[in-house]
Amino acid sequence: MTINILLEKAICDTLKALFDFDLATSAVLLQPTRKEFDGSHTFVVFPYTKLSKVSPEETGKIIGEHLLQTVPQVASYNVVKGFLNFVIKDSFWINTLQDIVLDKTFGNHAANGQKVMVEYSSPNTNKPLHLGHLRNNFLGFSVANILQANGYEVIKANLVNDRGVHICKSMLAYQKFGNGETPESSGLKGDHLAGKYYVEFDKALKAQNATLETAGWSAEDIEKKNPMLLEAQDMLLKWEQGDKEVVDLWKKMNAWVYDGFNKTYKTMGVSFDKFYYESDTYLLGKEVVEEGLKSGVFFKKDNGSVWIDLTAEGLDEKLVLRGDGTSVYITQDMGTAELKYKEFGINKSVYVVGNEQDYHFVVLKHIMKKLGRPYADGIYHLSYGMVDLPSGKMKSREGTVVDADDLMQEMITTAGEHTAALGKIDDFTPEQAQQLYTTLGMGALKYFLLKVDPKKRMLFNPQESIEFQGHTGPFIQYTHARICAILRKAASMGHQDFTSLTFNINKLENCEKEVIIALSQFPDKIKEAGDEYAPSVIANYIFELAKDYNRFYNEVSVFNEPDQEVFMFRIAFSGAVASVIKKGMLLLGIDVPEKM
RNA sequence: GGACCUGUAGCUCAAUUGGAUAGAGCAUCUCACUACGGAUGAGAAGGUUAGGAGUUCGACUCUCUUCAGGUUCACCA
Repeated sequence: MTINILLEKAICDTLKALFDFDLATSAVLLQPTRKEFDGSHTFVVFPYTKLSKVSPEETGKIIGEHLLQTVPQVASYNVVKGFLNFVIKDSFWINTLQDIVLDKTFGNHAANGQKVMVEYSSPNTNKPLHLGHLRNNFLGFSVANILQANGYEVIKANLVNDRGVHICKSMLAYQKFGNGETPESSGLKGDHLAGKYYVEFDKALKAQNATLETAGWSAEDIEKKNPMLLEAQDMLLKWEQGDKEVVDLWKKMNAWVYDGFNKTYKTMGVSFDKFYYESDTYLLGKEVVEEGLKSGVFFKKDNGSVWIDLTAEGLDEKLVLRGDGTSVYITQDMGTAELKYKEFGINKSVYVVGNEQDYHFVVLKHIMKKLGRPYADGIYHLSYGMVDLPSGKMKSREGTVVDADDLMQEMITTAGEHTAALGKIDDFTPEQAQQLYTTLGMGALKYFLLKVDPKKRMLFNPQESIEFQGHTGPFIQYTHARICAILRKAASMGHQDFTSLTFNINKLENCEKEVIIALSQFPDKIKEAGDEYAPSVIANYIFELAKDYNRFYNEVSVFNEPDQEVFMFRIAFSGAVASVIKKGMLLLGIDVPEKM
């Protein structure tokens, strides 16, 4: 039983004993004590002054005194205004650390028998990945890890957007201007090659529009009847009819793109268990529409189009099938949701998709609910804000993006320069050094993107935003490496295994107690991060832990400690911190080095 | 115009879900090591939480309103 549960229960018992008041343990408001006050747990007594009929201070004293008498772990209490602070005995915290050292899976929660699918990444195959995709991929991968640590069985899925008129645009431009260029002949990564022609298309289209304008075309005609645009649409039609030439080109270019994506994913450190391709799923969902028509969830308009009325939910009428019987975006998503459920029997389905689709997912969830789907309540849109640049919005059509490959390479290079200048890894082989630079550069980038609340849009300044000091990934990685240095030295002295060690000490330094308190919160933080789909909870927690440890590091010495028992305790203690830092960072998809 | 999201220190972000004097990092200024790793630690300074009203013991948090920025309201995906 954790100290929180123990205290909560004791408080309920106390309220019952003193005031004959019944309170559920879950309703007890227990919070961490602020650092400037003495104690570790705080109970807010304001709501109970009505029961005690005395001042908040008096109420706190009465409750505090009762707990002091009945709970052996409580060393003392103090009351400030209406805040009752408990000081827990050092012996309790020493035992807590002992438990943490022994628990190999500390932080993880037991399997809960639930299955969740996390769909993320979902790239278009007409252009390379950019900064926005990095946020998406890091979020998705991390949330999948966090849910797994919470006891879910997790399936990571990638729904590849490999068809549509935008894909045809790159294909068409390649056909017109490509001259048989290949990744090999151009030296370009496959996805970058496709992206090059997507930009080419846009340029050519704009040039043609200008010509048409001078030729006296109306704006509307230019918009809708531009020959190049019509050609692209015609190409899509041919693709749907299975035209061999078009399909072959599509296959060839997509293969290039996938080859490029795989390299990018590898550098990102993300992976998937299941790929869906829109070319396979874009016709799905029509049976669902049929079913909905029969059950009266949908209705048909005169021109044959099918709709759902969501005005009662405060939304609009929404089209689910065109008049000509073809699908729209939501039709497809309905079908895909159904497919995912049939294939995996998932209880929850998380969609990591940008916030410009907030409305779409609200509608999707409503529709599935109205259709009575058992998985409808489990649909969760993990919506995240755009990543802005100082120069404004990124536009992939115009090529004004921060390319994911370029950015990652730049981070790795910068990390390398930084590390080399410090000269601490002179004994590394070139391969080891390169590996380390990747760990550090990617650590900085991932941490920067994950420490922020997903739904907030964020500003990315390439020059200033990425730091290696302060509230950053490398700061945490550094703390870990520093502890590893201690552990190495201890190991060389013959101290390696602490699982059989009993801590024979009875007093803790304040800085030690703070670290143990922080450590003990790890399981709760994992739960909170899972409940809220928020890697930022873990990111900020690990930073606090690292900071607390660094204070300990500066205040007390490990190897100069004369008392052998205390010395051994501090090594085991440091090892536990390193272990939690490592686990926490891995939940974010960030590796931690032992030397840097 | 309707709906939704965001607004906190010069900058980038927190705030345990309604709790104590709103906290960190960067930048600025002061300090601390013959040490176990200075990619560190301690301190100073920096705030009318966009503005206003309300709810109550108590509001960055909830309600209303004004302002600013963004997203979305396609028989596009």
